[in-house]
Amino acid sequence: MTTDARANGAGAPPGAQAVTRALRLLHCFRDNPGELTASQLARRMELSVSTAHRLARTLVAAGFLEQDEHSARYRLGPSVAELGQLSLHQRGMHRAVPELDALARSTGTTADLAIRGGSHAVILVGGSVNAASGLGLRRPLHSTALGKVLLAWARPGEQEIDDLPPLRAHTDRTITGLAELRAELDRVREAGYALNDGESAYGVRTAAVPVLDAAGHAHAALAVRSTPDVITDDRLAWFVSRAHACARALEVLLLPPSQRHHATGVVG
Amino acid sequence: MTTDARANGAGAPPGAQAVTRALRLLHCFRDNPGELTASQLARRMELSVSTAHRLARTLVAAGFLEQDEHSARYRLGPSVAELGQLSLHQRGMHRAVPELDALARSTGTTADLAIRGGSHAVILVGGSVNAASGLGLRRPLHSTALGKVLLAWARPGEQEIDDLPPLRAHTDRTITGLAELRAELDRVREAGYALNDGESAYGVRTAAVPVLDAAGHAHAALAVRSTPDVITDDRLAWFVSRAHACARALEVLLLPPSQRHHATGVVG
DNA sequence: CAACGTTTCCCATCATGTGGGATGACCTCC
DNA sequence: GGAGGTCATCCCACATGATGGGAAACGTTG
Repeated sequence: MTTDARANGAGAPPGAQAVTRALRLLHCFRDNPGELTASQLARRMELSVSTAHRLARTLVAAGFLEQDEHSARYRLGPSVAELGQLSLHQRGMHRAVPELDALARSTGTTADLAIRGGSHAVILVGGSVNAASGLGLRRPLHSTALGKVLLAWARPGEQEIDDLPPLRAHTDRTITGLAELRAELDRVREAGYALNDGESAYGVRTAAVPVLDAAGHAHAALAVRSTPDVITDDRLAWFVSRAHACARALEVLLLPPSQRHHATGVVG
Repeated sequence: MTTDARANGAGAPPGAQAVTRALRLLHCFRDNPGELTASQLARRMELSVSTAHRLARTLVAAGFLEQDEHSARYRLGPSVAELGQLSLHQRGMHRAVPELDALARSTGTTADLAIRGGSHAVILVGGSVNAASGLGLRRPLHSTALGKVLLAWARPGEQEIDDLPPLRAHTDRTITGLAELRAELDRVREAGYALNDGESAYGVRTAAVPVLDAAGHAHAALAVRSTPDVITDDRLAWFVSRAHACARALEVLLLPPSQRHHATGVVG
């Protein structure tokens, strides 16, 4: 049944179908208002109810889901939040919070820090004047400033831009052609920053810069976001320079994985 | 490693062995300095190298792990951080951050917010004067103030205290007897707060209060933590009242799951 | 009351994951 | 520089464990 077996390259499960399904099940909660019934899950994943149910139960047993007492609906469990926080710590992301807050406050923008997550930019830390940050959201690569930065300074081994999902248009300014995107990335690399001027939604202007690792690849991307009224053409350079300064600070704070250590404080 | 094998509430693994193993594999990174080789994982899980390797590859494909280019070691991947942030949002936890910061600053303590995660308290949000919070850490239930609160106002359906792992002693003050623990929980319920006075480590004193849901069960636990010099006997009541005030505020902010909605802002 | 849409359990089938072993690359310590 | 160790990675025959159909039990709605 389902998905062809071989095709080793990118799309096919290497050898664990049950696991892949379970993880896809978790990802279902990404696009969703929090709670799902077992049969909703089954439908959404095109699986038999039995299987979806069994997978969900297994995930509950491991704490990756939890089930509401009355409605019997599932939601993301404690283990997810726990491992998420742990992951942020291991990446040193918690050290970025005060920096982002300062950047957001001093520029009057919303500041976001994102990493590459497959074919998306995943916003992990947000500092904001009005706390409306996009924490935990995943954004397209081709239509956001964060994404362009992550593409322009992509790590080797990351998905190439030819393998990206189709470049969907969100506004009439969205870049939808591969050649066009490639040219834009060249421009971004040369300028040292990326701009999103109404390409993901009208009335939003974002500037993003890379947080580079020792090899010169993007460890993360840092963006300041507001409206064209705030980020005007003549003040753009200033916003970019502020972002660059913050990014340089983050390059020190976000040490490469090998140099990190586990912070085991006594808590109670 | 990982305590006893089948620690789910019912008994035997419900019906998905590969999935359970994969999730246990993720949990391996909890107790660990960030990066693990495939064979380390195999040893730690008492599995064949083949299986551990295949599971790890599957997890990488789904973004739950990532593999270092050179060392070939595994670490937690973007999906984990992403879903973690998402989970925090769906629980409304991001709204707790400013409250905790204010509490920590105004009391000069470290403030932590934790939820029940099986047989542990999982610290999800931390506000701190010196940013040394225990974000993402999992703490025992019997030897911490947070844990006592989560036990005292436990939700029905949660693991009973008889089913907890053995009550390990961390100091000579740690409660290690079930009867003793039960009596302590009665005291906690009556007083409305729990205390940890050197029971998890010497020189640490913590007071915790519950964040209750509509049914009167603990949605989360809130703690202020410092040294006995700061949280003195005669100032304890004041700390507790400040924590209670913060907890009441959080009870409004942390809405029950059914009333939450997905915040879909435009980000770029 | 009947007709749904659920969750949950059981079970025969066979696809699926399993671990042993082989290979080659990379160390470090003689 | 060779030897012994560790390591990641791949292959394959086997049987274990995951699969989906079906049915029972439940709650809700018309």
